[in-house]
Amino acid sequence: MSTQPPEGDSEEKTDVERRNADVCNVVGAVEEVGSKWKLVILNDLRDGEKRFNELKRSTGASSYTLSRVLNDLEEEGFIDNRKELESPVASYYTLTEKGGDLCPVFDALDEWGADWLE
Amino acid sequence: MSTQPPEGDSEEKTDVERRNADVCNVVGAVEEVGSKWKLVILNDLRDGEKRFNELKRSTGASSYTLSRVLNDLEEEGFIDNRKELESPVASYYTLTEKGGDLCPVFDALDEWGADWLE
DNA sequence: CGGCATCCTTGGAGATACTG
DNA sequence: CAGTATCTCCAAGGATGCCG
Repeated sequence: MSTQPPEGDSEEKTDVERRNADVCNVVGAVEEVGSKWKLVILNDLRDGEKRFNELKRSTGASSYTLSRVLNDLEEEGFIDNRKELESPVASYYTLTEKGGDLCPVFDALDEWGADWLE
Repeated sequence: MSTQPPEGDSEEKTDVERRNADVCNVVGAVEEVGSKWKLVILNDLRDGEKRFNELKRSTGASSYTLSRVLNDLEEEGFIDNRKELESPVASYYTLTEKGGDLCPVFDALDEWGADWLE
């Protein structure tokens, strides 16, 4: 909710951005999920539900970064967060439909990487 | 080559190891083209050959940023640069095969954007 | 275990000005 | 037109510490 420190959202669209949006929405998509950590985390959640420290280990993100990006992703509707407040608190993250619909993007990236990264 | 997890691997691997192998391509791809301007410019070049100021207008990048990203992209083999040194000098940029192979990624992003950005 | 607060470093990127 | 050179600003993100 209160993500004040590193928040720099600008809702205003420039003419250029609007014009590009008319042509295609690649730019819009890039603006929303075009950051490294968002992509890495979302891609990681394709396997299914994961917990905070699990994501921390598998992505290599710091607690701070992971926490912030997860909050952003949740606010933007890419992931859901289920919390269990019992003894050792547990927090589980899953992809929403919006997030899951990015799978074709990851598949395409994966395929491209298979051809050009080895 | 199929990029699906190599099933039938009875060897014991940790989740992290399996995940890293599994995810490596996506992460690697994100590391290479995961920045906003790279994606925007490459996507813009899908239309075909474009000149410097043309890209500047259509992407909205500053001369400085555009120049640097174009240099990077050329060094990394994503684009080609053809120069005409006649009267008004002209510089044309096109996608290489490596860059063009990213089209499925842009298509996937475009499709996702069509569903979730409006 | 999950995750927020603080400090601090780096580089991404805009504005501006200048060359060939 | 096609860049390059600075200067500058700010967000991203690592490290560390603390707390429920």
